[in-house]
Order: sequence, then C-alpha cells, then structure tokens
Amino acid sequence: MAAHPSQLQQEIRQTRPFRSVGQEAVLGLFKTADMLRRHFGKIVGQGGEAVELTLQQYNVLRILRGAGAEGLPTLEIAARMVEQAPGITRLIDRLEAKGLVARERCLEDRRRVTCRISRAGLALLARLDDQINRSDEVFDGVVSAADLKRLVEVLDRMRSVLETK
Amino acid sequence: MAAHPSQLQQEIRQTRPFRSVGQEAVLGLFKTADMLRRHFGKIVGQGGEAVELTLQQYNVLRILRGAGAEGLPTLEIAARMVEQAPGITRLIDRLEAKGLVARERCLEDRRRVTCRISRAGLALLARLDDQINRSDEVFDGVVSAADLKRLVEVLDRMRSVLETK
DNA sequence: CGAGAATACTTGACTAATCAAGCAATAACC
DNA sequence: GGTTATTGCTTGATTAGTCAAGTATTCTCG
Repeated sequence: MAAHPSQLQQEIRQTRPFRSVGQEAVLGLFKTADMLRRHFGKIVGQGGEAVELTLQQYNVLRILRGAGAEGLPTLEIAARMVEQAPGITRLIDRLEAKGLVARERCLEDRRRVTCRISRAGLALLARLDDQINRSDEVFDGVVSAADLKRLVEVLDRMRSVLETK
Repeated sequence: MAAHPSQLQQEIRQTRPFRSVGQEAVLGLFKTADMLRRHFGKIVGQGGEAVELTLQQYNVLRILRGAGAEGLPTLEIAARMVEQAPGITRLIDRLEAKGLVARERCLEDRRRVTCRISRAGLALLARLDDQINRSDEVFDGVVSAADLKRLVEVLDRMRSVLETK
C-alpha cells in the first residue's frame, strides 16, 4: 500500500517513506508553519523605510492594540504571544526605538513596566490590516471551512499533549 | 453559536473571537509548530558537552545520514531541509567545527562542496534516535491515525497554495 | 574558442533569539 | 518590622538567522 511517495516526501526529496503518519504530520507541520511564517513575514517586513517589522514585533503590536489605552505590562504581553518570546524586553526595545510603542513604569507596582501602542503603531497596523486579513483567508477555496475547523481541533489536542512535556 | 472562547483564545488570553476559522487555523498552526520546535529542540539540544544541536543542524545530519557514503553537495542539502535555511554554509561550518560533518571540494565540478556525515555524527544521531522516534509518536492515542492522515493532507494542500505566493 | 550567463557556494554586515545571571520592588511569614 | 521568597523585568554573552554582494567554476552559444 502507498507505493507512491507522498507530497511532503517529494518536497524534501526524501526517498525513503516516513516511519509513521505521526512523523509525517510533525514534519508537515514544521514545513507548513515555516512557509506561513515567511509569507506573513514578508508582509509585515516591507513597511519600507524604518518601519519593517518581524512577525514577533507585529504580534506585540496586535496585542497592544487589543489591550487599548491602558496598555499591558511586559510579561503579560509575553504570555499572550502566539510564539514564545524569551527576549521580550529587547523585542519591545526595538519597537520603542521605532516609536511604535511607549513604556512607562507602573505606579501601583513599580516592578512593572506598562507598554502602550503609539499613534504611529496604530497607523502602521492599520496600513497592514488589509493584507493580513486577506492572508488569513489564503486557504479559502482550497481547504473547506469544515476541514479548517477539524484542523483547529486537532491542533488544539496536539498542544494539550505538548503542554505537559 | 460558539459563545464560549476557543482553546487557542484562552491560551493567548484573547478576549475577542477570531475573525474567521482561517485566522484561527493560521495562529493555531504557528503556536503548535512553535511548541513542537521547542519540544524537539530540547531533545537535540542536550547532547551535553559540545554536541548540542539546533533543530536545523539535526536536520542536516539526518539528511546526510540518509544520503550515505557519497554525501551531498551543500545546496542539495539546503533544498532538502524541512525549514528553509539561507545560512546553510555557516550552519554546516558549525557542524564541521564539531567534527560531525566533513567537507571536500567535488572533483568533477569544483564549484561544489560535498558534505558527508562523520562517524561521530552517526554516533550522535544513533544516541538521539530513540527519543526522537518516541517524540514523533507523541500524538498517538490523542489524535487518531485517521485524523493524522487528514491533517497531513490538509497541510499538503496548504503548502501547495503557499508555494505560488 | 571566447564572451556572457548561470551555478555553487562564501563572506560581511547586521539583526534577532537564547540562556543565565542580576537587580529592584513587592509579598509572605513569623 | 525584618528576613526570605517571589515577581517582573533587564543585561551580558553567545549563537543563530538574514540579506546582499562577491568569487570561482562551469555552461551556452554564436
């Protein structure tokens, strides 16, 4: 059974078959995520001039836009990131240097630093919204809504397993 | 419908619902891949001493083990990587420095550099095999083989879309 | 066979990620 | 109220990733 090589096998020019579906799923996940990262990275990384963002920086701005005027402390941002960011301080340093985020020490708890998105940050996000929203729907027509929903559920279960590891 | 927040929404502490299933799938993919990367990265990154690997370095070694004694030219390795690696030369530099890979100029075409895995490289992979194979099956019991297969297919379709972008 | 294009890397300069250690502010406990 | 622990970052050192430009070798075609 399954004598012909899978699509992924061809993509990475692998002659031997995968050891298991589990392995193929893991590698497929890596490769798909990598391509997606590059796709979205290209969008946020071409603001021209000095307003190029990395995906992580973009994620911070999105989180801060969602948080509104009261802002969020640094580590709360880290906790909300899609991808872990141990270097959150310097990540935000760079956003502050570009004038996209403002920081100030929190008065109630002086250990904390409250971060807020600036007007320039909001403007930049607004400029990117269209392209990003369109890209979020890049799979429409190729993968059905039902399949996407199943995908989301499977990914949820996968992360539950990984959380404990 | 869907009044309660999704698992992913809770994970990233997002109050607003996602704009679409497409968006949720993309973010879920990023987050799952990030967790998987860290999980596998921990395995290959703890060889102790000076034999710690990154996932990318590990991938190169796996490719070279598969290629056998005749080895592979540098850019052919790059083409076979699961995740793109523009810095392939220096990636292999580091493997060579650790004595895990040997390189030599190809005689038929002197532009090429043939890379081969060393005995030490093979030994290192052998030491990691068990843990990696077990991790490839980390989802067994949580995600059915049928679901994994569907996942693989959906990911294949996603990458087909992204290839042209 | 000789000029120009293409291939296969390599290098330099810069940016970003990672881990461990450190420091100041607050909380918890006796 | 004084010590200890915890929290919330910050910094330093190291490693890795990215893009553009450069070099050597081979290929193509008149």
